[in-house]
Amino acid sequence: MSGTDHGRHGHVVTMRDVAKAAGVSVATVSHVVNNKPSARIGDDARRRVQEAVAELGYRPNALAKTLSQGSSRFIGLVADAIATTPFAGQIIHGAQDEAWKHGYVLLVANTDGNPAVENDAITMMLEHQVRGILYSTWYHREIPVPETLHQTDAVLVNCFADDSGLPAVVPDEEQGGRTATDELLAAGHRRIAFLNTTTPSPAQTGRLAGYRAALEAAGIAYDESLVHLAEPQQEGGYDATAEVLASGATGVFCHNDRVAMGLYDGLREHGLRIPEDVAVVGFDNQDVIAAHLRPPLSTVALPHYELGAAGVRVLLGLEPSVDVVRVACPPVRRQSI
Amino acid sequence: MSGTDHGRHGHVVTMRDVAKAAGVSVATVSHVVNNKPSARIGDDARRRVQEAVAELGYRPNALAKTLSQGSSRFIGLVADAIATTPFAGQIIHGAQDEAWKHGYVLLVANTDGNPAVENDAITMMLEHQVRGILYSTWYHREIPVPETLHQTDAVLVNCFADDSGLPAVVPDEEQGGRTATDELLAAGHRRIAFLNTTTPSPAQTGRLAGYRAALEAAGIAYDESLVHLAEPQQEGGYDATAEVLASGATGVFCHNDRVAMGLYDGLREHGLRIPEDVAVVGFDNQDVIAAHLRPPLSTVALPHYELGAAGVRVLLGLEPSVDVVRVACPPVRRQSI
DNA sequence: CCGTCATGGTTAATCGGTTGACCAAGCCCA
DNA sequence: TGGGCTTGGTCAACCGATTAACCATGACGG
Repeated sequence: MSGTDHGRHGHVVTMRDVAKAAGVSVATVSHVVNNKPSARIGDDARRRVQEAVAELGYRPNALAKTLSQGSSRFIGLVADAIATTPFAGQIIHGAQDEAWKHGYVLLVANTDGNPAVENDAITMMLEHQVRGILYSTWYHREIPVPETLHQTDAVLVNCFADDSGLPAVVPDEEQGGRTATDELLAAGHRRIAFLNTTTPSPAQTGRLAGYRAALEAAGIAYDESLVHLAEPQQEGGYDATAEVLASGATGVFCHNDRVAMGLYDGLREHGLRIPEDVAVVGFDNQDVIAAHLRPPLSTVALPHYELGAAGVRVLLGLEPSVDVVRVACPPVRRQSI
Repeated sequence: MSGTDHGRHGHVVTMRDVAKAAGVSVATVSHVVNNKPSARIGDDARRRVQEAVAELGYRPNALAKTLSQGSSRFIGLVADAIATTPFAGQIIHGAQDEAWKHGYVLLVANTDGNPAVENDAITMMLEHQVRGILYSTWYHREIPVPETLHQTDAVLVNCFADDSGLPAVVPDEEQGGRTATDELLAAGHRRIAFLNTTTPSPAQTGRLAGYRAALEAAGIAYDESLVHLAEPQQEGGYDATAEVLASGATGVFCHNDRVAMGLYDGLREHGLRIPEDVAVVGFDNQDVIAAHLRPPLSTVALPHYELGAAGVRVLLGLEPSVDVVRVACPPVRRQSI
């Protein structure tokens, strides 16, 4: 006996080889390998098969299996920008973990938002008989659905398309906005500025709505002069500093962490301390930024991991199906409040 | 004629259906679909098949194809931390683009560095008959190679294992260190501090070697008092400020962008301007940080995208094969020098 | 007028498994 | 002693392709 020879060289071990080695038919091997309760296999034969499997280092061919049973174990994930931020990575991570949990494997494709590439990617996934496709974007927005996507089960992740008939899984921007505001409120702030983004988006309107809802719930009148618009980058936050200060706010809810980062710089130049003079809360929980600012930034997390995970649950029909699933954005408390 | 009925419902169109519709055998369909030059197909039959394909919305089953020709078009990518940083995303992106270019599809798995999960992931990939596996880590380091990995072709990406026999693709730390230092040198600095990391790693030794090499090439004696150790985070950079200043440096090469970010804060507290009083160069090119600091940070990029792409090239044997491929770290010029 | 050669396609085996239908042997009991 | 049931396993069709080998048919040359 030459011992177990796994290894990449020579003939790949198939079920036939195992059958021959164990002195049984391939059907029997199939039965014991898959532990089919329907089939009656004697202890002796079962043992011989198992030994042969171990001895030969047999590994089932998942593709052949898929072919014969008709159902595949692939889930496709097409993303518009895998590499731009850690966000897409988190979606992939969540989707992969959840898919794995249900015996599925993730096929990923990056499209850079190019519609042609997008269609190629989807086509390729269809050819690989995916169980369904997760179509994701790196920031929450409305999208035009690629034609091809309708040819299989699909779920939109971090994006949506009304009337497309496709279920969507998105972050709950309004609840997030409320949460951010509540954090400031809880610390005793009454004059809270909101540095919203200039770009129209679900985030823009949702977070504003949340901000207003939180104030209202706290019995504070909405004061238009407290909400300012800023480009959603560091520069925007920095540039808005004076304006924010002029409105007399003691706490600022920034549309995202990058804006908060800019505001930090601005505040510092004005000789103000965070959180003693002005409290700041961000949004997104972009780790590299938020956790490492001075002081570390309190913020609200965008639940990308959960978005990906929920996406596969919806795809597999494991989630009570509604048109759009909103995933909560939890607060992340650090030292800026 | 009911028109083209693509769509996810009803029977999936197979080659048999097309054959029947076109009045030919499946073999003929296969020949025209794959444009086999070896087979002689008449214009008429060819046309009928193409029409039937279009009419029925036929799509080849990639899995069946793989099974019959024995070669698969999958490449597996196992990563230890997809979501932690944008880095892993960039590796995935590069690998995916390159794989795609050669007709391959990427299968990804995240393992969180857990060896058990790692083995499961690799096993699953082997069962799916991957052409080979890319094993990647999110920061450059030496790793123990999982047993299972030897059962197929594998390439280590952003990590290495001497004597494992596996080819590795890693960033060229030394060249990167030289580049960073050269940037400062080119701006006229002669007293250049190096804020190295406290953690032993290829980055630690490689970048230091590069720093020394650059100085030597410029005819500047190596001065030990100019190299300081700092925790590789924002805090480390901040805490090292006084020490750096005390050594009289006019330019600082920081081990990474986060350290530079901390140094920025420290320098600012000392009332010093960047780059007028002190020039700073980072490493990693972590976009969210580097591009948005005030002033934007000049740095050296870690070529993650290229690492992933080179990984699949090596795997597919498209790259002149050497034990370890070192990918250059290019400078990214912004305003901190 | 027949043998030969293109031309155009078909047949059937194969890839690695799965699974419903079928069969042989042994046992039990009337 | 023979009919029926259980136990243990085999047979063979099938999943959706690919591909080597083979077979008509018609044209053409001698």
